[in-house]
Amino acid sequence: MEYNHKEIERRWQEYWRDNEIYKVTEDPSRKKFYVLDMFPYPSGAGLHVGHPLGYIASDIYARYKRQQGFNVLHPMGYDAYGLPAEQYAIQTGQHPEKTTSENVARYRSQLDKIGFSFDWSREVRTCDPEYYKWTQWTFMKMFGSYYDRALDKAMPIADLERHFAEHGSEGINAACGKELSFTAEEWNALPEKERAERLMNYRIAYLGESMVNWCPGLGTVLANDEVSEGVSVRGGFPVEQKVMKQWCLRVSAYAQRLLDGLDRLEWSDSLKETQRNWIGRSEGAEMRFPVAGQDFSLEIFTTRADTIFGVTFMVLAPESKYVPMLTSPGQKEAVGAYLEEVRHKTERERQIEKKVSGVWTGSYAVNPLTGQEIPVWISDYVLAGYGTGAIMAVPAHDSRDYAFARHFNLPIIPLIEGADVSEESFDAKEGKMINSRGPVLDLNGLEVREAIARTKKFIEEEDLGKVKVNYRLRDAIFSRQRYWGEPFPVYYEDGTAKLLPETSLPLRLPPVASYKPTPDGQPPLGNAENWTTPEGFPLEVCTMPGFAGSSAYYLRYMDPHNSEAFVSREANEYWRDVDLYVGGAEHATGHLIYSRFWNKFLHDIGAVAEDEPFRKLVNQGMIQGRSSFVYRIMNSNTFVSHGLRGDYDTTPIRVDISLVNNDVLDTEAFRGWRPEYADAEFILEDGRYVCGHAVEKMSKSMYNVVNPDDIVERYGADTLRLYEMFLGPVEQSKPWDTNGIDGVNRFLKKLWGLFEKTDLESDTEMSREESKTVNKLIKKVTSDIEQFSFNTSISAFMIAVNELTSQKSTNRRAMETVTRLTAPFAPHIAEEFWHRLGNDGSVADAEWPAVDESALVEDTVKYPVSFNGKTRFTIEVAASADKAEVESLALSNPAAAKWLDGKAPRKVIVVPGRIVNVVI
RNA sequence: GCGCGUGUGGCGUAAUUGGUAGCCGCGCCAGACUUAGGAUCUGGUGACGAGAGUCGUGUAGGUUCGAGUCCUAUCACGCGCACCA
Repeated sequence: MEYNHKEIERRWQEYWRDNEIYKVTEDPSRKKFYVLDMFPYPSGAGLHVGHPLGYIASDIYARYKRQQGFNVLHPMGYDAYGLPAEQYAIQTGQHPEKTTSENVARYRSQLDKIGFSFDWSREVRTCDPEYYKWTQWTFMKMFGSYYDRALDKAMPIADLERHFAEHGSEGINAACGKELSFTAEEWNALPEKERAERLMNYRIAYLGESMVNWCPGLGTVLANDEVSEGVSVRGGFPVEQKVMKQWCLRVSAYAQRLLDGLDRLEWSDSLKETQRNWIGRSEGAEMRFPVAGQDFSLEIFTTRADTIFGVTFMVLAPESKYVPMLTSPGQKEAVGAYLEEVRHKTERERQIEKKVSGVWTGSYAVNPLTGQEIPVWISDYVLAGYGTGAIMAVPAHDSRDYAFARHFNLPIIPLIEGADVSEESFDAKEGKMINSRGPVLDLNGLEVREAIARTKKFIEEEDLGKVKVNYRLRDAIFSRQRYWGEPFPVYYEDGTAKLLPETSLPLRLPPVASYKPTPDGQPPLGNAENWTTPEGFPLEVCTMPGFAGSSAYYLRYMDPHNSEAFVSREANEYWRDVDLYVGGAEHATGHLIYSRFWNKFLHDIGAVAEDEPFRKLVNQGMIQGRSSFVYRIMNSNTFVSHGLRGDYDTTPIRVDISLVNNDVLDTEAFRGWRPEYADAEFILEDGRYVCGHAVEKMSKSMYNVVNPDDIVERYGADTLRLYEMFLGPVEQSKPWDTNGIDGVNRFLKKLWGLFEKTDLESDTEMSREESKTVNKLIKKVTSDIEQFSFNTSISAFMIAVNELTSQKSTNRRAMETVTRLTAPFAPHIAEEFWHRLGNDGSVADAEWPAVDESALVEDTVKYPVSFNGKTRFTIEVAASADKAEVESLALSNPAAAKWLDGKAPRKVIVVPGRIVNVVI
């Protein structure tokens, strides 16, 4: 009988569904293993072959772990809030919920065809009220917490309030927007509204005024990772800078823990490095420069405390709070004009221009080490959001300061021996200090490193400032002026934000007449009727961003139907964390940071057991498209084959890849593709029309999208699964190329043929040869799966099947073992074999075979014999032979004489089981 | 600019982790069965050479009995961050 993938796959997919084969329950008597995929956003375009790559890899691993006896949690769900469904709603008036559930249904049917072992009873959707109830709940907990730096964890805000009432701000070490200082008496005398405002300064979810990426095209603010080169990642609309009152999450409070946690994770070095980069820890000093003629100081942050003797001016960010304090009456007009100019520039324009600009404030600061007066300038190359928004400029040793100094003719003092600063600054942190002797501190002759340490110590001792660590990581903006997202459980009373009672959760997303902003510029929820509390207080009209629902979905899978808690203590203590997480590296600075933050917060408040959510992470590569081209001869309707196109003047034209097989064009189908090609003529090579190709992003407009459904239809899910893995290492990006799929399909047919020859009636021992083949396979496949190297394990299968075929094997036991090994990779065909072999239950529960090492022991060992490193011949030696015997057999071999050339060897190296090398 | 990563046949890749470079697959060549092949099976396939053999893992050095693997320099490509003081 032929291998009929359609019938086999339909039969076993039904069997798995009807018998709930992949449903899992908590079972404390068994060890757990949690395998997770990044859940998809169900877009209207459906799945293309790139999406399942990671899912197939994780499915293989999940099935393997299950066969090893682990209780495996392997769920799937949908990241259902997203801009495309909302844009579609704005255009058509169709509720995004409807669009989303249609897309979900399509995704589900596509996924089902590939034969994944997902437990669909645990499916979550972020837009489901039973799910987003807990997103809102977490927000409430964040609103009700502050970050205690001394305890290094989130604590209830009520503790802080109590402290304020008893001791004022004295002794508080909490993460906050700005440092506040007040006494208990002052606090107790404050009106409630004022107290609420001060508490807001400490909450982990807080309402803050911040500079945001405002996208007028989308009518919402965007996170930094949603903006690229000044335009929105989705839609490509221009983005501008704007100050707005927004909900924010105090992610920055967790910067150090997010950094430290990386060391304990099995993630790729490059991904960890990307996160370290994003967190951007830098150690330096915060120093005070007294302002000449005033009674306050300018605070600056620097990592180069050693360069203090080279400070020739100071620079403030245009948005700095110091600007109004330092602008002299004479410079007021100039400063005002500059600020106006900067305000109208978007971040993009500032970046593109890269033009040096700035203005003098009219004030001077005093260098605390030299007493020298130095001018204070304003320039947009200093960022308000980093450090203190003010710097000490050392043009000799900082390229930005250098450019500024050159432009405005400010002095440049070199501080490092041998540094030539006539053309450019010397930024490297190496060399011996010069010109660095003052009345109270002498750095001359020290190495830069020593000088930094020396200065820091001096600053602390003399109380000129303090040693400080700064992070690049900013707080996450948590408001979106959109409809399709989680509503905030927040209302406003007299302009003060307050939480709804927990019992009102979930706060459901209301219907709206229009998905566009209201005429007066309010977000779409402003269109909702009765969007108030029962008492009539207005509810928040912003919604939460996409990452709100995706930050903790892995926890909900543990206990998806619990209406009392996000996840029960029992379920959480059993499943704990994700053992293997598979997904794209593009989430490195978004989802993977937010999730870790979110989890750490939940850990702090005692809601989850583990501090880090994803123990091991594998980033699958991207599958690119492989576009095909035909070559039309200029001014004709004649197309020339790829290899012959050099003889003509041609234009390449993209052709739909469904008309192309192994780079050969189906010319008839091409004529029928477009009316203008109906009478196309072809110049063939070797009787065929060969297309050219290029690797590009997989997209509709390039006619290179491959739908997995088509592959499944033609070759079957098992072939698709094997082929996606066979393409190369999972982590690597590669173009989709169907040219090799026949080889993989051929392997399955051979496997099928091998099974058909198997003698199902007998139960004899395997021959020595069969046993060797089978055990070699077990060993190789087991170690490959552990290392996530699936392409090599598929090669091993091909070798084994070829060997068994040439051994004319009909042995039932051999086939039975091969079936167990095949199950994670090609579950449908394995299930078919499993049942034909007479087993009950699913092959998914078939025990993973162990290696019989004795089958792999060889009687003899072949040694390549090398002379001075070049292999000359091979000897076969009894496996029991020791080094000396191997050596003497090698040297006494007749072939050795030729290479020894009458000389005695200087040295002979024998590596047992490997090689003999004779040094002459 | 800074950081990370990758360079192996015509192509995708592999190499027991320092021990016979090129496994497996595609493609190609030859053959078998065929009226036919976008089917199946068998054999061959890094380059040069008639051959013995020589060369060969981006390039140039180094360490080693032995290097695709380790070290140094350099080039190319890819990714990430980017006025972060």
